[in-house]
Amino acid sequence: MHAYRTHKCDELTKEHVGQDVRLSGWIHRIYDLGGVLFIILRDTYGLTQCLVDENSPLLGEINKWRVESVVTIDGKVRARSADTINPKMKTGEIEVYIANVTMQSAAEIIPFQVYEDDGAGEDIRLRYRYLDLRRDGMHKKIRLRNNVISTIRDKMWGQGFQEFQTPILAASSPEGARDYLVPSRLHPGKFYALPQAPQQFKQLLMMSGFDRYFQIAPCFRDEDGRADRLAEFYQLDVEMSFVTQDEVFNTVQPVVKSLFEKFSDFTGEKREVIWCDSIPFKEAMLKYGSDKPDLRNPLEICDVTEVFARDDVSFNAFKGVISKGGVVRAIRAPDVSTMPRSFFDKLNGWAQGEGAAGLGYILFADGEGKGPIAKFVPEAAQEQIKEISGCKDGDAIFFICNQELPAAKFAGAARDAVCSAMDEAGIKTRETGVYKFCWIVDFPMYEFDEKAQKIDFSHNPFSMPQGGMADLEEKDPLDVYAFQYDCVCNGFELASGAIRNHRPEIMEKAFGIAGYGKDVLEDKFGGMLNAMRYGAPPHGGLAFGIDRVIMLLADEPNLREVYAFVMNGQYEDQMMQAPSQIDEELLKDLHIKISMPEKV
RNA sequence: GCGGGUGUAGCUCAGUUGGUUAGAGCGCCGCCCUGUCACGGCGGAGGUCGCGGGUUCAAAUCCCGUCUCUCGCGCCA
Repeated sequence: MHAYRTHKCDELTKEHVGQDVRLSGWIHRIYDLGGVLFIILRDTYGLTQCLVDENSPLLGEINKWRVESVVTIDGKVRARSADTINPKMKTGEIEVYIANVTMQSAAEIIPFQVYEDDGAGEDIRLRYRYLDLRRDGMHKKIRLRNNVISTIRDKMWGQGFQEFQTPILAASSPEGARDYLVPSRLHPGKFYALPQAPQQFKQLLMMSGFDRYFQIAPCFRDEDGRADRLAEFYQLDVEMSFVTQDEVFNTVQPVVKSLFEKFSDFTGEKREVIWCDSIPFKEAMLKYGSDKPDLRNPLEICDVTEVFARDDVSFNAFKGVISKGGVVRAIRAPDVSTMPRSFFDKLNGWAQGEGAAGLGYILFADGEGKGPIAKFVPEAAQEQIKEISGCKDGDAIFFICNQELPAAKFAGAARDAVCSAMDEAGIKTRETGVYKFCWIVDFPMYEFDEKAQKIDFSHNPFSMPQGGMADLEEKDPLDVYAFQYDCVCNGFELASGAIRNHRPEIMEKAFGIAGYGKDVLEDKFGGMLNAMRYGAPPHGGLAFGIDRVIMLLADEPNLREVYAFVMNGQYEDQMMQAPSQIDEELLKDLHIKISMPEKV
């Protein structure tokens, strides 16, 4: 007989009745009824009920065992009597009468329960992650992750891509997020950087003549955390040669769509996968107030600046902002005019909590406009608002006034808040049970950096400007678009990518416009720039945040739920103690001295 | 760096206008129990009320400071 098991904990059925079997696993639950004692034994496959009764000399020993101990049980499979069959268990028709037991590893008292989700806080779950991971829900999510990654590999190879590996000890890049640095012992005073993404390496692979690259790539960024951000995370990194933007979409979209369709019933509810039309960045910012709109929310934003600029409108709070170049954005909320005053007060309170003066609105009911600011907007102007926004009797419209970018962003947040408020008030507004995808396209190449008072890249500096060199030379830089795109799903940015700039002279020009001289370009990106000078194919690609994909499929609110081992929001690992202080000797080897910040 | 929330038993939480012995469920320990599968019954142990200071006859409760975790802003090409 095998040393540990003849069967797994989900295998035994009526067909095995009478057989001598050996099972190993964790003690899931113990029911001690005095003269009879049940042990529910668990492995990753399932549960099996084992028992002893007072005829067994083992009863006195087993009743001292604690849950989560690992044991090996020998016994005979018995059919359960009709009245003791448990239809909720796969093995519920049988039980194992224990003949012999071996305690493999006794468990101390556990800090939280494994058999149920007892609501233990995240900090303690992470500190005892190996216990947390034993729970059924976590087991399922980690297996989902593994299955998603396996499926991605299958589908990408199926599309003619090959999987590459790129350096982890890489060079620091001046753009983007802060780098995690690794000191070099052999080169005192010098550092490697962990890659924020294998961006340059994958482009270099294209220049090396490999046509289709992908990688499940670890990425590292030293910025503050969020529910959907981690210090280290994984991307499905993709790059292709001799392709247009549409070809990238047409190649990747079926992979992602079928991936989601394959796993979209993970939560038990089958979700629809809908790929919506692409949205230009500018339109997304106007209509949704975000470059990652949640298209399940049907509310749209419109611009009503011209209405509040009219001479017959006397709402001075907005007029003052408009005169300084500001805009007024509006969100139509259908069929809310019968909502109680508290509905609007709550949204107003939300806006104030966000740092705004409030959230002005007009109600259209009984053929007239009502609400606090309606009296400043005469009927003709109200008609114009209706025309622009599509408002009709019974609707309300909310207003946001500010300079263009903050107005767009705040309108986006308000669009979400209004939608949630309507859902809470019982007016079902946000769609559920669906993954709504779209591509956001036509990102601007540059933006005006208010802080530095200069023009800078708005996204990826390696993107190809849509008009090539001609656009860079002739157009206002702020009017130049890039072949740059994001893939958005349910309000999350799942992927970002671009057709790259493979022409060194265009690259020089592009960086020049952003104020970076040739010397800076050579210094920071000399390796790749040189590669471009020896024959670079037109190429492009993108990178999907795999963790976010899994988070959406698992319907979890944060990324930590879909990683086996993960750091907390402060990017600390309380289980393994990272980061930690390092021995003086080790630092000496690296020629590093710690200079702590002064505490005030 | 900033803002919101949070912190009471091993875990999840309750705790009134400040009031004398800080509670509950689960878990743990002991005893009882032959059909449980959220077993049941009786009994018990377990607390620096995050930490420090202050107000008060009296503080889990009020005030000040500080720390933790968490959500968001900044940041994340």
